[in-house]
Amino acid sequence: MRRGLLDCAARLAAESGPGSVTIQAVAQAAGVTKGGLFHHFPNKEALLQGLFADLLARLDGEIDAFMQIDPQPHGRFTRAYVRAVFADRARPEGSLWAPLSVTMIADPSLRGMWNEWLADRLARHAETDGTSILEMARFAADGLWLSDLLGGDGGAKDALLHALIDVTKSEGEA
Amino acid sequence: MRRGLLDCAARLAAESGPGSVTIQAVAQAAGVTKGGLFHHFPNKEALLQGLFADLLARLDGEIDAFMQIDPQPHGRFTRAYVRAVFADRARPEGSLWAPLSVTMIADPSLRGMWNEWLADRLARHAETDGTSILEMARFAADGLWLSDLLGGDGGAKDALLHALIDVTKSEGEA
DNA sequence: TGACACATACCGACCGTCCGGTATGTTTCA
DNA sequence: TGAAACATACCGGACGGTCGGTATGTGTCA
Repeated sequence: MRRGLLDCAARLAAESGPGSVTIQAVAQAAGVTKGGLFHHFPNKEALLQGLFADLLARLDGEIDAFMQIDPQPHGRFTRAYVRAVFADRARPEGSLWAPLSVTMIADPSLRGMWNEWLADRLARHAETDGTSILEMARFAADGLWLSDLLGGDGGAKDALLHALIDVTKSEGEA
Repeated sequence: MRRGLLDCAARLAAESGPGSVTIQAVAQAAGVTKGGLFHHFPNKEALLQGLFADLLARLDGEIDAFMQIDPQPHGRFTRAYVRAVFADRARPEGSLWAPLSVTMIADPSLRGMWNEWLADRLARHAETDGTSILEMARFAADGLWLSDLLGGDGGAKDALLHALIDVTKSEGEA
């Protein structure tokens, strides 16, 4: 049931925008009443945190998968991060992140989850991904993601992807 | 009066977050009642659009100023864009964009204004700022800006700024 | 010059809606 | 029979927006 509620909330966010993720709507979509929902989540924040935790876990796994098939140590995490962003935007059903992210940006507790996740991974890969160049590449991926979120041109970004991956492979400076 | 309302709305957003920009709060801050506010703005969207248009004009001017003191044609707009982002985040009173942007990301009409502004400037500087490398640099600036918005580490980013400016000066590929 | 018509700027009360949350039943099942 | 898993009914509050009304000009014309 808990799973069902989270799935319905995710579907709702994806289909009707972040504003439509209300307690009532989620409950109804899951075939439950509000009372039922509040039995599983103490409040709305907990539900959003559950949603976001799912998404973070997914991203975590995806990045790990990309890292495992990458032979070069230097910039391994950054490359995986960039590839995950591009993989997400290429999804035919639309980005999984888009709707929730709008909520995330506005909600301090979700922002905290994101910052913790990122800080943790950066600490784990400080040896291989600590340079400014790599930071730039990750920021560029974030920027692209933001552009998609804002409805930017949406043109082909193959050249950008290659430029980013290229940049992560030069071990030039500290 | 119209100006006063916009200024109060901006101040309110900067001081108490984007969620605090309600019709009543803005009216009260400006020493006016809701009825008075609605005399100057037909609805809330118009007020937000007015706010955002101000901000875009400001950014426009700042970028033009940066461009005028830049001797090298190639990547001139991108460098100015990057510098404007860094200048904004260095502001002691906090970023002008931060609070409004959260609203912008959620509001389709404001997103449209941003997209139009960007598309226009990109078209005007297609000759000098059309390469993938420069696009990457701009995206990286956006990513940094987003990171600030999310409350990222906030460490010194001097190295990143230099790396970005450096990258815009290499006229390597198309 | 003074009276009338009219527009602008603003007030303040009110409405409908929606949302998160609570308090209290009712069913189901071990 | 008793606790978990729900349903039902309701509350309080905020928010965007509307509406009738008022005070203060401002132009017009006799």
